[in-house]
Amino acid sequence: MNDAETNLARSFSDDTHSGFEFPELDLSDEWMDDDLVSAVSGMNQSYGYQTSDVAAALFSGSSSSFSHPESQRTNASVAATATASANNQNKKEKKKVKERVAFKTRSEVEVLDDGFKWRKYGKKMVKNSPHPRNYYKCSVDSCPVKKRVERDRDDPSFVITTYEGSHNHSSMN
DNA sequence: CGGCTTTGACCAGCGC
DNA sequence: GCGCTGGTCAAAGCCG
Repeated sequence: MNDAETNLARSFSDDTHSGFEFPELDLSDEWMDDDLVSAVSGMNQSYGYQTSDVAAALFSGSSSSFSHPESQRTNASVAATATASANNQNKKEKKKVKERVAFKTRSEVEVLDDGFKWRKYGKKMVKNSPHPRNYYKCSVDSCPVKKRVERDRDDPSFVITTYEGSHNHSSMN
């Protein structure tokens, strides 16, 4: 386990789960079954998010190559995992798990500007967290990308963002 | 007036 | 089969 993974594991270890999982995101098996493409540690934080960098890197499928020079001086812990699961019916082929990317950012606000425009379509209280989870869709027509955003259960200063799918267009900046 | 958020309802999957 | 939980829909309201 590299530093990022260790960090991640520590961050997400939970009383109901042990190990490297995202208990609050219901990402357990399928998430881990697939290849853990990458765990990225380090990224700008505060409110000048450079999330677009991460997002772009991840969406382009080269998450493992994400290494921003700036990310050296970081205080945010960002972990990313991409699940490209087209066909892993080796196990039990759950649902259509597309491409999922989750990362945890230290931020006060949950709507990080990642270069895309999002339309909120739902909000839910989740069981293991006192904080609601918000659901967003990319507002670009015919773009299937969704994301959900929630705060870390025991460290509300962190925001967990999970992207699902990949954009069929470039960012709208 | 158009686009977005809000919010409750609805639905589907899963475990018991 | 039932209840719980997570995910989505859609009507209504808000805001620029």
